Amino acid sequence: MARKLDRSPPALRAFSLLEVVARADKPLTLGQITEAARLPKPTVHRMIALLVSSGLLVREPDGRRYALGPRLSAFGLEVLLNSSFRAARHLILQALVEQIGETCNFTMLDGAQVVYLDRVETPSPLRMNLQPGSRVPLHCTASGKLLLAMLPKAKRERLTANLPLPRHTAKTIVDGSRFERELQQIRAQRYATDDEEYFAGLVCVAVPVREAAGRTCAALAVHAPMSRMPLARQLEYLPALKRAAEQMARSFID
Amino acid sequence: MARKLDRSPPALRAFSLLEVVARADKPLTLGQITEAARLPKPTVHRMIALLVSSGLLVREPDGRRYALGPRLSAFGLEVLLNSSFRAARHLILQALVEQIGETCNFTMLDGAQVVYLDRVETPSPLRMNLQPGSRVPLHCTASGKLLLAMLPKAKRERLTANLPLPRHTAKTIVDGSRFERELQQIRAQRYATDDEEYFAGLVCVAVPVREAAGRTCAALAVHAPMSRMPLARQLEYLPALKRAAEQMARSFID
DNA sequence: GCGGATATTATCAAAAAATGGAATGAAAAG
DNA sequence: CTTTTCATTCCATTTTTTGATAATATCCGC
Repeated sequence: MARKLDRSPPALRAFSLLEVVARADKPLTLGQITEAARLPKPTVHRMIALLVSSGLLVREPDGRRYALGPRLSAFGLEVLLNSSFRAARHLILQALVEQIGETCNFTMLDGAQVVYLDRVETPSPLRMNLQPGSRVPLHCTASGKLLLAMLPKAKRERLTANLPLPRHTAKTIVDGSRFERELQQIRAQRYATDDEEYFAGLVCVAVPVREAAGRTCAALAVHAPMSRMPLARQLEYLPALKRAAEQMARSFID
Repeated sequence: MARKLDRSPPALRAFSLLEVVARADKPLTLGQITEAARLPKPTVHRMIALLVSSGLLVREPDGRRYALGPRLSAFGLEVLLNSSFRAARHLILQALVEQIGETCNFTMLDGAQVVYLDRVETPSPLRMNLQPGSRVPLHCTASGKLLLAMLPKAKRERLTANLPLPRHTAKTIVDGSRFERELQQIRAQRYATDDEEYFAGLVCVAVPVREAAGRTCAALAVHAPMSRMPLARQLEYLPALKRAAEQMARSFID
């Protein structure tokens, strides 16, 4: 087996290790990292120890695996919130808002919450005020339910197992099995709605943004006071939303 | 102005530079990065060039500013898509705190100390303030004694052999043989308590988190001011703690 | 407990990279 | 055209890193 050594400066090597761990969908053992990074064992061991000591990685409690650390999570979010990436996506959002006339949001899963990466607000003075970076619950928002529904089964179950379903409005889904059915339906129809489940009078539709591999990595959502645009009217914009979502997906690749 | 130089290995320095650029909401000039990173100018220049050549950063068209590169965008995405383990455990803690009403901690052994992996605090304003990542002694905490007690004999004896037992309160166990008996009892009863042994007025109960093979790899602990919840009342929650510990254990398997 | 994997620590001399003060260059500002 | 500011290059020195090898330790299933 041709063991081609990665010959790059340590700074880059270290980053490659982080990428290896980030790409994996479970925590990795040292051996696995060594193999993926094509570096000698002692070297990787030394580097991993360094990364752990600086909070970028953490050892799993099982003592043999390594996962992303809190410092990396914070970093990842900052990267995605960073304006240089926002630029392209912001334009897509703007065009969408222009067409629909209501506030549109670009969101991702962050832990067990939805985080707003970007948004463009309706010109109308009556509107929700949420800044990029703010978080909302999973169980009573269109984005949240959508992102949860589209997750691979293992991850999804890990999250739903202990997800509290606190009531926010009369229409919030607070029953576990009802929630499961809702997710199932969302998975089937490829979009999610929020029918006044978070704020009374506020309705919302979300569609998935799927990256190359087909994984849903983010969501695009429109929301509006139902007095101005009831759910039925919002659903008419599904094709427009989906088109914008595809453009978004492309913006991840470039 | 004391120009404190950042003296860390290059791998970490490089990452700090990325953090600096990610935190900024506009592209930064080399001078700005230099200042924020507290590093000499040529050093930063060289490193930035390296990061640019590897696609982590890009030069803005204006030629003087640097922004996040596409490789970082992809990385940030992976990081956020990866957070489900941490999130799932956090949810378990949250549910537990909701039930008990007092701060709960998820801890493991790190060398001869206990390290906090995660915690959810009581809503009550009177509470200990400890961040995830902080460390506490083994001999006077419920988690510490528990993790020690459940260790395989060989390892345990190696640790206890040279473990100092400094006094923290009147109730701290400072006698070696008394400590041995305590560990023995903990092993028998499968949980540990801290009855004001670390901080006067603070009591604590810990149960083991055991992975598939039955090995104890982490601990789940509740703590509270004894004025609000004396040990006896905390012990009533043992079943709840054990249930949560089992869920934690399940988060290791897949 | 036993044996085969895996992980950690140690060694160490060669090789590579980082270092940072100073000098130089380039570009914007006045 | 001069000044100022910032970016880039130079380079001799110092510091890390490197990675083959190997000894230990630890873990796993049996």
